[in-house]
Amino acid sequence: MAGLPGEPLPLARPREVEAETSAARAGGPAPDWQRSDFCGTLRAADEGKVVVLDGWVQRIRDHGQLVFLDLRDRTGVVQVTCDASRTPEVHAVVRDLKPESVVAVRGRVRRRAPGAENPRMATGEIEVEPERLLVLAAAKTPPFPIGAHAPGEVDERLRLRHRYLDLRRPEMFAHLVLRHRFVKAARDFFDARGFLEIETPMLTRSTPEGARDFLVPSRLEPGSFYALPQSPQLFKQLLMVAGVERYVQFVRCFRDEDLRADRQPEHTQIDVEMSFVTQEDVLATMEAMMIHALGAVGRRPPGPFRRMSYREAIDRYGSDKPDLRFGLAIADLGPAAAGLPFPPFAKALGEGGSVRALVVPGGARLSRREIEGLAEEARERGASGLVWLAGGPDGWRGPLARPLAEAGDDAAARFLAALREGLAGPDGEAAGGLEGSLALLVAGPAEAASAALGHIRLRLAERLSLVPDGRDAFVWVTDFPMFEWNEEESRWDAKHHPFTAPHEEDLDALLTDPGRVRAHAYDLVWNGVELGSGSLRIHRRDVQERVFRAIGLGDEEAREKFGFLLEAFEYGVPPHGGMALGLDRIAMLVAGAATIREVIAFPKSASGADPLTGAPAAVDPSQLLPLGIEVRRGAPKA
RNA sequence: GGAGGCGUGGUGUAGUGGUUAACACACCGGUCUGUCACACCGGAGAUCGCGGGUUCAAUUCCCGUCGCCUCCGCCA
Repeated sequence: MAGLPGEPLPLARPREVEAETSAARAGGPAPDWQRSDFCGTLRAADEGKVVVLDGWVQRIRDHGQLVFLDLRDRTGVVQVTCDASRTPEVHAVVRDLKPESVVAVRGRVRRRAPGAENPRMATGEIEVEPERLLVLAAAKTPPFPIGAHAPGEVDERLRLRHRYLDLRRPEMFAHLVLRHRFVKAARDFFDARGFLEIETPMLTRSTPEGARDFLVPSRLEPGSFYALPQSPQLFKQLLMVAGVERYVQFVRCFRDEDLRADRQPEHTQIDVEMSFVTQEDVLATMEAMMIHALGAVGRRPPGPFRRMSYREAIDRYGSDKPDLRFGLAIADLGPAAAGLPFPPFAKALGEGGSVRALVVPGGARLSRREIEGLAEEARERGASGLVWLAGGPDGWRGPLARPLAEAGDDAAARFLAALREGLAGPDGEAAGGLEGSLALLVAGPAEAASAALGHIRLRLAERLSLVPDGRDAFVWVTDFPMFEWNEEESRWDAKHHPFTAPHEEDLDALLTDPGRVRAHAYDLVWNGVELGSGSLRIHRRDVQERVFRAIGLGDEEAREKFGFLLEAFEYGVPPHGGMALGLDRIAMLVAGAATIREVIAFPKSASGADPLTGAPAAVDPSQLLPLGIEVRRGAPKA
């Protein structure tokens, strides 16, 4: 997985380099300096071979008359052994070399002396005895350690500032290789199935939906702006109208929002659109692609991927991106909770809400303090409170112990039976008694209770190490709601985007009960991380009009903003749908990296800056003049 | 916009209201023919992020500010 050498490339040596360094060589004809091999691929079978190697000085171990040089290229490291008694010129030069200098070595591969082999090195059976050495470029001492044995984490700002050095580290190079391998496999997959890779504009039009746009001022039309694309959504739909039928693009997308460990202002999507397909066709294609491309980077995801409706994901896992590597589903205690003389339960149920619970096997060993911490987090997530009941050898503990004791026998039994059912989970995976378990209960509106418990569920997984090593869980979350209520604006917004097709059987509710309408929209989730989403698109004019009306978008406004798409649709639009996957997140998960930055060659810091180039930066006023732009100092930040 | 954490030689860390800020690695000089995170001897290197305050005295306590990281808001 490390390197991918192929044949060494022919590389001309500048005459001056030869001339400058020839003094360091013994006389005689200039040797052939064309690279013959890579450092990391030499083996015992190469014994006796005369090789020319290029690379960086990783380390020098100076024993006086004998000096060891570890030479590194992207394939690995090989030891070059310089003996003063055999090649005094090379020995003298090597002693003065600094790490990370670039050198060319010509020499002979030989077996190491018995007992001097290094089994921890791929090239540990052999070494290179140099006859000539060229210093192609001396290096300053790097600002942080580069080699494979670099200790500790280096300040990330420093790494980004010298990213070209950071990327020399084998683990970082491996991330670049991994990304390339994945993309290559994905491309091959799509190509074999008739997809065409087509580029769409980077300079495009700002649209009101979704995230804040990055704007690019127009010089030819001062006062007007292009926007960088948040996604090629409208263009790929136009390509369907154009009869392309199967489109794919590995495309950069831009969003001017705050950054996170898994979010950058520019990221790469694997963007797909298909005509004359059902939702099943899209899911099957993307799933097959993932299995194929992950195979190319050494992963064998368990298939077929699970399916789960949005409703079930929210109800049982309190999230639209459930982490299914472990159980611990949320239980709806329903009427069983009403039997306890505990007023908050009665109140929540009376108001049409519910009582929900996580029943945690072995959770009774959590300290009161830890449980209180979880309760605090639940409140931060909008729960009115979190009560608990721990099953111990001496009976029940916690705020619910007393109500349980005071309930009638029947009511108590019903309640405990409901908890036992919750303990087993939806798949019945964790059967057993309640002793030693911990029930965490939230009463209130169903979604708020689930969301709070969904958060607690992830906390518990961390605290109790519920995720088995090496477990992978993919899940398609389907049937997202078409709309979500926008509290601030007091209106319905499209949850995915307004071109998403509603379920046929929900069409009647579009204008009467928008919250009930399900969409042909789906997400792919890997280990609780959303990889991407997609949908079938509306291709019926009447449906599109009703959706616009549902989100309060008037005819005129719709014309103004999306007129070009609507007009295109009047000339014969095929049924179509697609999806987009976040390449950076996929690479992050495959690499086991903590942030998306680890798998991006030149990422931005959390404040959106690039410590390497200094972007963003002020520009000369003379650049602003033709754009009709003036910078106001002290302008309020957004 | 909000919350939290961090900021000490080149790097990673330790530490303290008081005289000379400690350690490891890296760096520089030296010894060494089998190392591979070589070993050993010696050396240099820090206005303790920046500004202000409290104090006889601040790297340490307080306030502000900047930068980095994480999370919430935002974002598919």
